[in-house]
Amino acid sequence: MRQVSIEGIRDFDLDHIFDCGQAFRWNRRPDGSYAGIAGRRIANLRFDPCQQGGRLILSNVTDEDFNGFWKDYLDLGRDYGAIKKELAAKDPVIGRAIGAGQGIRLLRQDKWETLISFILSQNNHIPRIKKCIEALCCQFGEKAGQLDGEVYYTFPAPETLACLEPEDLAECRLGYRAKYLIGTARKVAADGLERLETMGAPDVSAAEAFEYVTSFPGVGPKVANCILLFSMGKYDCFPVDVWMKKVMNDLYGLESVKEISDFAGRTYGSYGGIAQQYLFYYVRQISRRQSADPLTLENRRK
DNA sequence: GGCCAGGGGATTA
DNA sequence: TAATCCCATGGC
Repeated sequence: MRQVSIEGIRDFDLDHIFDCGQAFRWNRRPDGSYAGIAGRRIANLRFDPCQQGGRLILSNVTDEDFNGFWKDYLDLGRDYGAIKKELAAKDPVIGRAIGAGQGIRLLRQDKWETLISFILSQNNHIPRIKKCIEALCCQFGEKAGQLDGEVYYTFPAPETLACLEPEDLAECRLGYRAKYLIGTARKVAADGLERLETMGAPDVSAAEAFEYVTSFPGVGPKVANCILLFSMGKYDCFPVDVWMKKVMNDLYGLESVKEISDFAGRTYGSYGGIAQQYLFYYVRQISRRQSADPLTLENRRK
């Protein structure tokens, strides 16, 4: 099997990257590697950590694929060590969250796929979001190939979903989100996918991109910020969901979404979105530990 | 601005 | 088994 091996990668951890809620089409294998699909590219990623920077092994990937796609997708060109230092210097509290998810990287994902995926994410559990998306791809995507005996499907195109009616999506069990998906697909198809793509350009401000993506049905402020952060490189976006409300209340005593957003903008600055990912991973890790082991000290104190 | 329905399943009580 | 919750939005 063709594979690429890259040495000396720091600030990188597959569990942190794929379990921080930014991507829904990657799955952990028993050996700790992750298998998934991006566009039409199917890959297995393995990482051996080491003091001087670990080794990343990408299977089913050519050198050309790596340089032309995966390097950028995995955001390997960015110095997360420097960002973490900057965040920790600005705020003493976030250090704990950074420590928990020290290997997080923000993937540079497809804009259309991210738009639809986060419409489906609303008021939903991550395991079920993944099921919804897989069902959608399986039913309406194209067969992209196979890896380790598993068949992978592409994310369906805007024109494909634009032709559907809610009853066509019944098997995907999207619930009330089905009508948002169709409405958004129709608007993307009508506007032209290029219009969405241009929102990722560096000279397009987060405010302008926010205004455009919130014009789609089913996209409010939370979903819009996720799209901007996970697919358009707007790192100052700070999506506020129920988990963020919880962690910002626990760590800083903040209550409302506005309070949290204002504080984030003021405190974390242009890397608010990256701070948000450390915080999200941190609060979910605590929550999972407590439900797994309800007699820990930090839980008994309540 | 606050309230509540929308679907459905995962998680918790 | 029942109740609650979930990376929210839109309409009233």
